[in-house]
Amino acid sequence: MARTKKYNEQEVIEKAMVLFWKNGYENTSVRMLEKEMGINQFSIYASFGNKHGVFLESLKCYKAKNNNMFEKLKNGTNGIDDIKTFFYDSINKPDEFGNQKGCLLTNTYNEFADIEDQMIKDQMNEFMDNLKSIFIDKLKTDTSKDEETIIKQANYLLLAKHGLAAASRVNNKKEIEDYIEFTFKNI
Amino acid sequence: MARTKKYNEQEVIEKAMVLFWKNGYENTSVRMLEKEMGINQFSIYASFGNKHGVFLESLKCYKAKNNNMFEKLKNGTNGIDDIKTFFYDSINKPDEFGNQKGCLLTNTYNEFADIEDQMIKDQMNEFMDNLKSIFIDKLKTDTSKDEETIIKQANYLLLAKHGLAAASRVNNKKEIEDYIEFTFKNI
DNA sequence: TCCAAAACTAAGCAAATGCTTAGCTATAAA
DNA sequence: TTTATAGCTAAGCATTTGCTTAGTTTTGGA
Repeated sequence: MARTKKYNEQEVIEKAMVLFWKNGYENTSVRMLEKEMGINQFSIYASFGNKHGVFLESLKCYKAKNNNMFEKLKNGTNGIDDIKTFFYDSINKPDEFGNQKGCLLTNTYNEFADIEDQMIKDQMNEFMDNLKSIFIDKLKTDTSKDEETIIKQANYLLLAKHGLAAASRVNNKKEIEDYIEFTFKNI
Repeated sequence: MARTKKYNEQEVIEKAMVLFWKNGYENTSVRMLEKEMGINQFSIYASFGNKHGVFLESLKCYKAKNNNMFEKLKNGTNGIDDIKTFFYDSINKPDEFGNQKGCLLTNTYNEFADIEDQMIKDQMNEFMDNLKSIFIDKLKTDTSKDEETIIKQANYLLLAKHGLAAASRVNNKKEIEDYIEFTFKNI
């Protein structure tokens, strides 16, 4: 054995995540990561392989940080109202990482929309499929709806959530709240 | 006087526009523009000043190309149904420039969301304000609605259009059509 | 106490970025 | 036909990119 690391990998990844969240993947350079994470490039590459590796870990970190919101959604007992609450929660995140705009996952989904990157796509699909099946479960609480309606409504809500995350980068709170209210009027 | 230009500025800007549409601003390099536009870097800088200038002209070109869709929207006489048709039109653009995903303006809106760039912001605001006032005119066709409802619905539709453009980069046609149908269900 | 090995520092690599320039070519006007 | 001048070519500029490496420092276990 020899020296021990001076930094904690989890801690520095959180800082990387904030940077990626703010600037996106392409517009975050390794020099910027170096500064923000507070460790030398050598250490970044030793711990995470390459820039892409840092990004993947940042995505995982983001998911973990937001997990409580999903747990709350899953554990709710008010069907569609839980989804609405989830929409509101997602735009009222605690700003423990500064006032970041939008959702890192949705930003990533957009940035990598036409880039072939299986590892990123896997992360995105896992997230989307998971969210969709939660929506479906919630919608099924209303037993009067048939299967087809439920699928259509789940698709609708998934796109609405995507649009919401996109819009939250540029629109103000009032516009966004109006949007959520109308979104659920249509269900 | 001396030599005349070998290229037509309008023609080469259309080609630049396609590139920016496909890759975004930051991920389009001047070397790529050079290749796609078919002219030397010197000519690009002589005609448009810098990369930013090429981009601004590309935005204007995109707007002009899509102008007929807006004219159709404005000239329609079916109120809210015109807006719905406009939503469908916007995802069924003729693929005269290849199968580009999403909307160049919305992509730009997102890419420049937290970048201070007045010229870009001006272009975006002009577009958004214009669209919003068209929506308001259309909604006013229904004289039973009060002013506040109209403003709220216009905001809602503007966000929905933004979300639609974002989603159209990653979702399939059926999901998108489901989304449009639900969007107009209770308006 | 000592030393192998992991962690660190800082310099440096090739490639790509936006942009410029020196020098040549074509052509509208005299 | 001549010539001034705008257009063009291709090389090159400084800076930034992701990543590597030579050399130094630290430290757990013998």
